[in-house]
Amino acid sequence: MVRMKDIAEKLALSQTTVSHVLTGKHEHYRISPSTVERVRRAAEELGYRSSALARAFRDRKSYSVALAVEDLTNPFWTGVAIGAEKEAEAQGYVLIVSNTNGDAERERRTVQMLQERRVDGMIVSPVTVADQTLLDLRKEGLPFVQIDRSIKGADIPCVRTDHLAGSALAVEHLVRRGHKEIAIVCGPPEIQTFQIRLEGFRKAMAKHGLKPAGVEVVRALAEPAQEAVRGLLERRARPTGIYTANIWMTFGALRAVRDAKLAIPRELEIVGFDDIAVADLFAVPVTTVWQDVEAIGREAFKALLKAMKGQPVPRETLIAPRLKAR
Amino acid sequence: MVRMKDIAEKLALSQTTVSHVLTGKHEHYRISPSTVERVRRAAEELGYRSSALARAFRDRKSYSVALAVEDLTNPFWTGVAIGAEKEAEAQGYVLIVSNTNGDAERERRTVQMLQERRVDGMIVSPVTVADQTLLDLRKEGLPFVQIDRSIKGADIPCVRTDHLAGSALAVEHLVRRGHKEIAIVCGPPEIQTFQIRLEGFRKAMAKHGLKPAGVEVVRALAEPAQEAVRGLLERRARPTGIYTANIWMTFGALRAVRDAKLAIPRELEIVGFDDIAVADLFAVPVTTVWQDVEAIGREAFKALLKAMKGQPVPRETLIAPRLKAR
DNA sequence: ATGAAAGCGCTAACAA
DNA sequence: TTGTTAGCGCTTTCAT
Repeated sequence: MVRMKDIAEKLALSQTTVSHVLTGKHEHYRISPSTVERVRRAAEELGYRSSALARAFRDRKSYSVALAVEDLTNPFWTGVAIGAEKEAEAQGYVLIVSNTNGDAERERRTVQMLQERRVDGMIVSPVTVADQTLLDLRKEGLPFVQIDRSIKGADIPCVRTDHLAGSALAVEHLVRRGHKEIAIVCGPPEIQTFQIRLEGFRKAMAKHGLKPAGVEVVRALAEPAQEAVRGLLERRARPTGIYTANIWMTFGALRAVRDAKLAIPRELEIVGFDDIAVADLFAVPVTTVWQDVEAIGREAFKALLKAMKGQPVPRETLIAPRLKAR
Repeated sequence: MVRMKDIAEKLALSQTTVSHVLTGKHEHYRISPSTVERVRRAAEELGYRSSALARAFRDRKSYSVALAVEDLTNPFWTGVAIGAEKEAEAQGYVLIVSNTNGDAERERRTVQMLQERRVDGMIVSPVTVADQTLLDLRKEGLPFVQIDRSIKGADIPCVRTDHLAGSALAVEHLVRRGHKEIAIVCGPPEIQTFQIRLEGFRKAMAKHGLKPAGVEVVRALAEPAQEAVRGLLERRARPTGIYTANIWMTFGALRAVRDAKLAIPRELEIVGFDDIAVADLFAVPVTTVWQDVEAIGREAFKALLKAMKGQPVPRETLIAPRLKAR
């Protein structure tokens, strides 16, 4: 690898002068135009590539940030990654994407590894509302922002969809279509996301003077949701509207509905959190609560950037969801 | 940040000794057990985190590799990223994921940036069969492997699905179901992926003594494919089997078919390259050619690791696809 | 069994 | 207008 030193030797200059030129500070140091030219040409000829690694080491700043996602298979996280990466790149940062799998132990190891890598900051999703790793991380002083949900009791910035509003959109849609018997299939409350979505459901129902026709709390995956919905549909008084609190559970619900062979949407309607790109191709129509996933990624990075600069960051940045009725 | 020096000073030892202990070389250097203990305890107490950045700088090796993907929105690339990240992590590397968007200019900038970051190697997908950026990269000597497709005329390792076999699976499936009028909707031949998939289609058709009922070459996106399929279905002698060469085109085809209101699968059957996780929920059934995306990512990293160690790497690593009939 | 010193590539403070 | 020097945190070679 060609270094500044090599260029300096070739031109019988000092490494400093080469640095001045190559970092564009020749104005300030009043390097002669001819020298500037010679340095530039030599750099070009030798194929010089500055070492961001050396610079990072010197500056004690790596210009890299990490995004720890739970599951890249989920379009939500993919979208967040895309948004964050775009913004990071625009600001001269690289994004290191890591998987936590929603597993506390993996998260701990990942965070540790990233700290050793000296990332300048992290964007993470707490595994639970009592995430110890993040509490520790905060003590160490590494800037980070939370995404999609928060841990409890700590004043750490979070960028997320307005889950409460999202639930309201879902309920209002069903109510508007004339449903009164509405059930929810939701994930575990240890994850704040689901806590709020459930709360939003309850509030919106109450607002319309309705009682939940069912509250199924399951692991936030397709199969448990399918099971739960099958159960709901077997009841003598079965709900006519079902709200599923994330994409996997929506898939599960749709499978249950398909298997029940109901007349859709006359006998049953489904609304799910998380948009589905190909919902228009589904046999069973489904209305979705769309999240601006790229905006979440973008805003998370922006918030992190502020935090890294020591600027104040709002405790919560809420991104508005939208209903995609079908 | 706590450094070895801080530990050394606290214990009135030399930094060297601390290093010997913390890197686990105390056996070799015969550091006394009591010192080992003291160092370890102090490191723990002070919250020492070794700086992978400093080490990378010193070793001129960053233990990071880059994966440049075209579009993280595509489950293919997501799966590859997951596979590559898993393997990289297992080997002590971090994966930097970047977007090229299939754009030559972006690819150039991305590669340049990653070189400056001193990644130890890259996994990339050539933008076209004549990708100049990769040709240049090769001259510079940075180890890299190609994924999904190759540039022409250069002896650079590539890990990909056996596209030829995939096309054969698709055609054979349609033939087995009794179709004789089979058309293909394919992406541009500048991308080797599509070149081979088309070739595979032609060969498989010929093997069964069939002539293509249509060869539509379009941009590899949903809308152009939808257009193309609409055209195919308007023909007096319309095909009864359609093979779409990637996921987006499959979506387009399915929309065209849905709009044409044909009796499926009696009047028409579709087979698409790339699996669709929720195909079972589709109104129009579709058979898919499944790729082992995680294996591709894994194998790509393994190949890269070999290349980085200077070991020989096979020119091509082909991963077998599988048919998911529906 | 432990330590001193050099050096990885770069930038900034300070000379000249 | 250009150069000298020091130092970022770590590992290794060579002493002691």
